[in-house]
Amino acid sequence: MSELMSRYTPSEVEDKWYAYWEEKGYFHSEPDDREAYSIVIPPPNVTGVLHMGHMLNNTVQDILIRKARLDGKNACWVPGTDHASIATEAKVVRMLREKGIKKSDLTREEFLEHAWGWTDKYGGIILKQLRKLGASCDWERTAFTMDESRSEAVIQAFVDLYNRGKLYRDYRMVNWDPEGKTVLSNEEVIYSDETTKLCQVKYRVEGTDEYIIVATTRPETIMGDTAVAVHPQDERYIHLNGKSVIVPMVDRVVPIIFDDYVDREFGTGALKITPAHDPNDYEIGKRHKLETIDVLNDDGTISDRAGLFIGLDRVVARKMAIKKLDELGALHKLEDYTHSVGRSERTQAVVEPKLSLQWYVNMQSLAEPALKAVIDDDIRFHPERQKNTYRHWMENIRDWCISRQLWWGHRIPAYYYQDEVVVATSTQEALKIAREKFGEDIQLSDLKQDEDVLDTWFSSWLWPITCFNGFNSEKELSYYYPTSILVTGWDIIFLWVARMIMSGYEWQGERPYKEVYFTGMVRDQQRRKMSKSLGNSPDALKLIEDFGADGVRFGVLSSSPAGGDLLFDEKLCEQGRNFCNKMWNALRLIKGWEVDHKLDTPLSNQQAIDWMKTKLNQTISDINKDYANYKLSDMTMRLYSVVWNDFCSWFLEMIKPEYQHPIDQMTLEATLDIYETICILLHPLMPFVTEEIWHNLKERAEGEDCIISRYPKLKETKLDVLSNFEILKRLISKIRETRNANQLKPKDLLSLSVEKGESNFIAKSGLAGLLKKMAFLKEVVIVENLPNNGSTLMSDNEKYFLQFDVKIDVEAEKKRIRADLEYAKGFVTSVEKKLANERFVNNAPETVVANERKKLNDGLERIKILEESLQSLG
RNA sequence: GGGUCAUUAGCUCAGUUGGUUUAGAGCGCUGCCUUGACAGGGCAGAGGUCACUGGUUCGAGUCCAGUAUGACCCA
Repeated sequence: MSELMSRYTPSEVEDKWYAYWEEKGYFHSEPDDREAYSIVIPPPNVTGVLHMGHMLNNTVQDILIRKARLDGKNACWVPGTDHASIATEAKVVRMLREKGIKKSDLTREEFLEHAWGWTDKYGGIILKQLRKLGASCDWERTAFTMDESRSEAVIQAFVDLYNRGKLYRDYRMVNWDPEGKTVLSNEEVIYSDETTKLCQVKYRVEGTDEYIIVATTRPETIMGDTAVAVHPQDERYIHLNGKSVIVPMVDRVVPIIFDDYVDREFGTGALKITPAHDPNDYEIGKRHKLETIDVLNDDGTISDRAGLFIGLDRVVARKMAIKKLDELGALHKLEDYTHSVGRSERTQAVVEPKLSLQWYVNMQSLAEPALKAVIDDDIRFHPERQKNTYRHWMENIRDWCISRQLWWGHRIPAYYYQDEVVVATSTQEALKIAREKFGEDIQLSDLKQDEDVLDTWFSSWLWPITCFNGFNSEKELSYYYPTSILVTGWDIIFLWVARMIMSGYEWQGERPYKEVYFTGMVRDQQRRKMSKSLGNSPDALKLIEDFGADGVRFGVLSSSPAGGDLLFDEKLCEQGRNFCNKMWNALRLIKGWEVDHKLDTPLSNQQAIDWMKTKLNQTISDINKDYANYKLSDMTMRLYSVVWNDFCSWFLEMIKPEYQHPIDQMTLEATLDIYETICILLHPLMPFVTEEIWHNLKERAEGEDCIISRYPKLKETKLDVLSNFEILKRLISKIRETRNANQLKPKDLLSLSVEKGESNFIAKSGLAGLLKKMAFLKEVVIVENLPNNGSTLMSDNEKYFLQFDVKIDVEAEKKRIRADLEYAKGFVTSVEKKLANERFVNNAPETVVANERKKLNDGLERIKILEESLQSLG
C-alpha cells in the first residue's frame, strides 16, 4: 500500500493549494486577446464576517469563474467591500459608547478617524475568510466603495445627475431612525407584528357635553393633533359638521373634518389627525390645510412644541400620556392590540414617520432603459420569475431618497450659499461656480457643504463600472464590461440589482451584466432566515474546519437550485466531506495497483473502459446543459452520482484485479485518464480535493495544474454501449438480490443458466465476462431447459436461473412473483386500454403508438415468464 | 387590499415545449455484510391514488378555471 492515509484530511491540503494558486498568479487577470469572463463580487459589509449567505453566493461565483478559466476564457473576479454607511456607523457608535465616548462630543473629523481605525482593524476579515472557502478572486483588484477612485466616481455621478436635472431636494414624509438619527429607505425598515395598547380617547366637542371617541396606538402624539377626521357619510358624526373638538391634555381646539380616507369600520370610525407623524395624516393635512405640529425630536424624545412630557423618550411619554388621560377622565378604554410595527434594520429602533428635507433622484428616466433591458432579455434573470417582481417595481418606481444623516460615507457635494445651492466635484470647483452665479466676492467660508452623506447604495449601484475604474478610464472597462454575470440574493433586487442596471445605462449606455443569478436565502431547519439576531447561523469557518472547504461547498450547493431557499443542514456538508473521502479512497485503490507490462488487457476491461468513457462523455453533455441553464445543484448531484456510483461502485469494481494481482498497463493508464477528467469536471465545485488528487494521479510538469487545465471536449455518445451496460447492471443487481433473498454468500461462485431464446442479451452483448466477474459466477451457460435446483429470476424480460443447493423458501418466492405479476397485469391493462381507444391510435403520433405496442408486448412477455416461474414452483 | 410563487416519498427537492414501461434523486428508514480502497464503507430493499374539484385533450404531475393551505413581495 502507498503512503496515502486512509482518510482525506482537508486541513492538510487546502491552505497549501490556495497559496500555490495565488503565488502562480492564476487568479489574476489582465486584458488580452482571449474572451473575457468577468464577475464583480456583491461587496460584503467591510467589517462583516462570513455567513452562510456569503458562502452560498461566493461558491456559486467561484464555480462559474473556475469553469470559465477551464474553458480557456480570461476569467476575472473582482473582490471588494462596501462601507455600509449606517451599519458601520452604528457599530462604531456602539464601540465608542463602550469606551464612554458620545458621538455628539466628537467633531466630524474625529469621528471619521475612529471609523477609519475601525475599518482598518476589522475591514477585510471577510475577504480573508473567502480565501478559506477557495474563492479565486483577483486580489490585486480588491476594491472598496470608499477608496479614492470609487469615491471620486460617486461624487462625479452625483454632479452628473444634478447637472442633468435628475436630482432635487424636497420636504417629504420619510422613515426616521431616532437611534441612528437618519432617514431610512423603505427597504431598511422591517415590519413585524407587535402587541401594544390601543387607547380609546375621548375628545370633547367644543361647546357641548358630547364626546367623540378616537382610537389610537400613539397617545404620545396627541399633542401634535390638529384635527379629528370622520367619514363624510358616517351617520354617527354627520351632525358635527362645522364643529370643533378639544384635544385632551393640551386643550387645543381643532376642527372636525370629513374625509373619504377614514375607515368607518375601524375602531369608532373617528381618527385623530397628526400630520407631522403619519404619512396618511400628512396627506389629509395637506388636503385640509391643517397645521403641522412636530412633537418629536430627532432622537425620538418629545419636543418643546408638544408642551408636555418634553425631553422624555416617546415610549416613556406614551405611558405618561395614558396615565394623564386617565387622570383627566379622557381615557375611554384601553385594550391589547396587535399591529405592524416598522423597525430599523440596523438599530432595531422603532421607525418614526417624519417630515424632512432630503435629496432625491428622479427615477422615471433612469428606469425606462433598465426595465426594457430585462423585459427584452438583454439581461436574463435566473430564475426567470424574478422578471415579474422586477417589472412590477420598475413600473411603479418612486424617487430615491439618497441623503443620510450620517458621517460615515460619501459626503454630499452640495454647497449652500445662503438659500442657493451649488453642486460640484470639489470645494474649489464649487467656489468657482458660486462666484460665476452669485458674485465674485464670495469667499470659501461663505459656502457651507451639506452635512449629510449619500446612501450606501448610491456607491454600490456604480460597482460594475467603478471596479474597472470606469469613471476615469475606458481601458479596462471596455474589455471587462459588461460583466458576464451577477450572483446575488433576490432580497436586494430593488436596492441593488435594479439600480445597477439603471446606472449601467445612465453612464455607459450599456447593461452592467448579461445574466443575473439570484440565489435563495439560506434558512435553518425551521425555515427561518439565518440571522445574527436569531443566532441560528452556523459559524462558517467552523464548518470549513469540520468538513473542509470542498465539503462545505458541496453542502451549500447540493440542495440549492437557483432562487429556491436552502434549508441548511450540516448533514449536507458531512455528505460533501464523505464524498471527498470516497474520491480519496478511489485514488488509494488505483495507486495501490502494481503494473505488469507483459499483461494483455482483458476484453472485459476494454469493455468497461469503453463504457466509462462513454458515460463520462454523456455526463459532460449533461453538465454543459446544466451550466447553460445555471442548474448548479443538478450539476453537483450529477457528478456526485457519476463519481460514486458509476466510477467507484461499478467501473473500479469491473477492472479491479484480483487481490494482490497486478493490472495491465493500458487499463491503468485509461483509468488514470478517466480520473483526471473527473477531476477537471469536479474542479469548479471542489477545487482543493481535485487539485490534490490531480497531482497524486500522475507526475506533473511545472504549471501542469488542475485549475488551469482544459475542460474536456464533447464527443459523440455511444448510446448502445450505455444501454447494454444498464441491462448488465440490472441483471447483476437481480442476481445479488436473489442471493440476498436466499441467504447466499455474495461471493460464493454460482452457475447461471439462460434459456435459449431469440434475443439473448448475454450472447449478443458479449458481456459474459463482466457479468461473471461482477456477479461472482463460475459459469454462464445457455441451455434448452432450465435446471431445477435454485431460483429463477427475470431481468429485462429474459429468464435466468441461478443454481444453488440451498432449499429455497417457496412461499416467499411465490409471493414475490405474484406481486410482480400483479404489477405487470395492471400495467398491461392500462396500455391495452390506451390501444383500444381508436382516437388514440388514429390521432397520436406513430412513434407514440408504436411505443405503446412495444410496451404491451413487453408486458405480455413478462406476464408469461412470471406465470411460468410460478408454475414451476408448483 | 394588489401581486408573485409554491403544494410530488418521512424530510429537502428534480421532473425542460403534454406521450421514454402506473413518477426520479439525495438524506432518512429496513435487512444483510467487517482480513481485501473506503463503516466518513459495501450490497439489496421498502416507501408516492403528484393538495383538492372540475375542464381541455386520444392522452395531464405537466395546460386552463376554481377551492384549500402556505410562503414571499408591494401598498
